[in-house]
Amino acid sequence: MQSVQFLIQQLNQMKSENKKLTDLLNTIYGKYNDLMQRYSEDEITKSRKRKAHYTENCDNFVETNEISTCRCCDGGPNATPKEIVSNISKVYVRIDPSDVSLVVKDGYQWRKYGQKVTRDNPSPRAYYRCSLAPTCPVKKKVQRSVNDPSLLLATYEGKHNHKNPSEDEISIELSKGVTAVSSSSSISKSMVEQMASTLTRNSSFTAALAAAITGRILDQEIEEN
DNA sequence: CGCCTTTGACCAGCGC
DNA sequence: GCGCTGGTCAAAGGCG
Repeated sequence: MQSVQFLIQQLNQMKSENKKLTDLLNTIYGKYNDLMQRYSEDEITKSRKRKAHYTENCDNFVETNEISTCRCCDGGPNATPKEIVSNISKVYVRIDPSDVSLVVKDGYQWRKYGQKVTRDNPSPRAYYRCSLAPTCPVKKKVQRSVNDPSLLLATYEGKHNHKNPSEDEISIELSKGVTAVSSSSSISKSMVEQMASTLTRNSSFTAALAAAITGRILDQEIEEN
C-alpha cells in the first residue's frame, strides 16, 4: 500500500516537473519568436531601400504577415502574382575560426548558387537555395561576422513549403518520451536524457538556441553602450 | 549520371 | 545617364 502512495507521489511530482518544463519551453519559444520578429522588422526596413518599387509604386501590392504579392510586375492583372517573400530571420552560429567553409547545419539541404564579397564585410557572402523541395522558395545568406570571425550570420528568407527532416525525427522521439512518462516514472531519467540528446543533436534547435542567446548578448551590449 | 560548388558575367535598384 | 552595389544566372568542372 505504501508503495502505491509512493508511486502516486512520484507521479504528481513528475506532473509538476512536466508542467514546469512545458512552461519553460513556452517561455523560450515565445522569447525566440519575439527576437525573430524584431530581426525581421529590422531587415524589412533595410530591404525597402532596394525594393521600394513594390510598396510605393505598385497599386496591386498585397501584403500579409508572411508573404507579399505584386500583380503589376508580371504582365498585368491576369498574370500569376509574383511572390515576394518577406519573412526574414537571422541566426548566429559559433564556428571554428579556422573553418573557411560557410556552412550552417540546420537540418535542411542547401544548394549554393552564388558568392559575393560585400562592401561592408571583407569575408565573402554565400547564397544558398533550399534543395530539399524543387519548389521551396527559401533562400539563405551566410557570412562571417565583421567583429567576430568565429561567428557566422545566416539570414533566412521565406518559409519552407515542406517539412524539416530533423523535425520529423524529433517529433517521433518526443512522442516516445510522452508515452514513457505516462507508463512509468522510473524511466523518466533516461527519457529526459534521451530528449536532451535528441535536442542537442537537432541542428535546428541548437541554431535557434544560438540565435536566441547571441541575440540576448547583442541586446545587452547595445544597452550597455 | 546527378548533384554540387565555383566563379565571372549579367541584371536591377539606388544615389549622385 | 553613369557608376556602385547586391543578388542571380549559368557554364564548367569535381565528386560520389
